[in-house]
Amino acid sequence: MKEQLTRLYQRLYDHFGPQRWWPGDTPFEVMLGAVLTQNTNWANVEKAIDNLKSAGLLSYPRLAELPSGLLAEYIRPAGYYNIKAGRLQNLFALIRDRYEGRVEALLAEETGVLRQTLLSVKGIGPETADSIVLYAAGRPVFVVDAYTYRILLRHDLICEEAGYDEIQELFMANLEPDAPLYNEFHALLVSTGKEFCRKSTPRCQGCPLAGP
DNA sequence: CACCAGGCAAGTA
DNA sequence: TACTTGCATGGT
Repeated sequence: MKEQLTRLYQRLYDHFGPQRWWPGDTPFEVMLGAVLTQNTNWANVEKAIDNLKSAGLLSYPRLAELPSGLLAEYIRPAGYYNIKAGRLQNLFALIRDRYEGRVEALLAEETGVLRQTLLSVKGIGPETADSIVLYAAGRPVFVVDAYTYRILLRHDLICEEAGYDEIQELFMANLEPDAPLYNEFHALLVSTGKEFCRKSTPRCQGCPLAGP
């Protein structure tokens, strides 16, 4: 399995080249994007983030001071805006109540603690938590998403019933703990998914993974 | 028009 | 425990 994952990575990298993720300038912006992109096209998330950026609200605690109704209006293009406004405020409350309002203090926690702490926030599940741990804190934790599942399934590397933790373990048990590698690998899987492995695409037509 | 997008939590039985 | 449903905009 180690060989297959390594070969998979090589093929994707050769085809797509470096991805330079996460698309965001600061750890705070990464955390924001991680919540906003839940089941949502990234183009819509960008509109939401641009709204906040234009209003000069793309920082903590500026954003945390916004009433939830107003926050919801700014992030409206990202969809589920009422739900997501609440989820963001849950995250802001964690930073305020347990980290003296310092984002860096939260991100400085030991990796396992950081992940569990994020998971304790209502509205942050495994993918959102791991995205923050990897892309905002730079720790070697593999991010699993719908594309990862679909691609691995279609190439018979996992079974249909495979869950998040199981898939994550597949990568982490077979690859060295390497944040830049995990960063690039996940980003490449998303690029591959967008182009070749959408839900409605029954087979990966023209997929760079095809062949021996 | 239908379908989908870088999930998650709450409700039901 | 194991399904199902709600949340919502914007692009194809």
